[in-house]
Amino acid sequence: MDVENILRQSNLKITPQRKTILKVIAESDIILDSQEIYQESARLLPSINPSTVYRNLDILLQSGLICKINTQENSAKYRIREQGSHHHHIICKKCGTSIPLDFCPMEELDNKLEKIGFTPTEHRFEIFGYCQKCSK
Amino acid sequence: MDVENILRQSNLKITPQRKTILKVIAESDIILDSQEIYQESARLLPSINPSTVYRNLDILLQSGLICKINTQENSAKYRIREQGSHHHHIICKKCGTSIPLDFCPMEELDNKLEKIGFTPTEHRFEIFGYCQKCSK
DNA sequence: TCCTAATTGCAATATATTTGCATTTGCATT
DNA sequence: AATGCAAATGCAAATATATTGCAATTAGGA
Repeated sequence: MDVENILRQSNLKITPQRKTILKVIAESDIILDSQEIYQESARLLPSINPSTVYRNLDILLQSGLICKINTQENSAKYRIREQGSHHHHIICKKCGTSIPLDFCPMEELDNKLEKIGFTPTEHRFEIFGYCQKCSK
Repeated sequence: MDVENILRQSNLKITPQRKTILKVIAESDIILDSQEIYQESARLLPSINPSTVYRNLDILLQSGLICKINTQENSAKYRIREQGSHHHHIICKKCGTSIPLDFCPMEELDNKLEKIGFTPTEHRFEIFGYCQKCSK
């Protein structure tokens, strides 16, 4: 699906700026910070402004179209959030409910592992505890 | 062991500022950002300067005495790094080596889980792959 | 085509962090 | 104990990152 329809599905107004920003994030193989998103967007749409990028990153985040990733650097990074994409689970020990969690610790570890020469192939991450209902 | 000896062991010069900063981090139950570390240090040592805090955070990080934690907020957070403290493992599938990793994804998830009313009690995080030797 | 709320650009502001430089200080060595 | 010097500090300025107010523009439904 193209960015225009993705935005429409999320009930977001379609503007050239917003389309460009989402396109830049969606088509990147790597996670990008706001500067990089701005620069690449400006290449495609020179009139675009940094504030517009920041504001749209917030909106796209709210709408669940992108993810914010925490890294050791002091600028936030973003990537596209596709349905069915990689995620982990929070599991309730009482009722067994499995809540999907759209977060993967590997994203912020890749650099660190590369430095020590480790090539990760698989990983496992699960959280156990009590869900809202069961912890009452 | 007191902060003074910890610093000595790491071959770091002992200054009132450095001692105070490490003490503040070591005695906190929660992770702190640079502002909080500065404010609490300034309470104990009013003459201390923010640059000194930043510079020492870098040095303590280099020396492995503290850890930097990635969070959603746009300020970095820190905590003390004690030997034997909570950690996870990277495991080589060929030679079986288990490399300790001083990183826990839960630290940055606590807020998120609290928001959805989930009370975590346990978690599991393991990385599998090939270590430097075995990936050649 | 018209209307309105949402969006944008721009400049100003806020917040977080780094850096240059003169001064001070820890500490090894005399 | 006195000395020397690299390391550390304080301060101000610079840089990086992100947010906000406001007037002008624009998307998209009526």
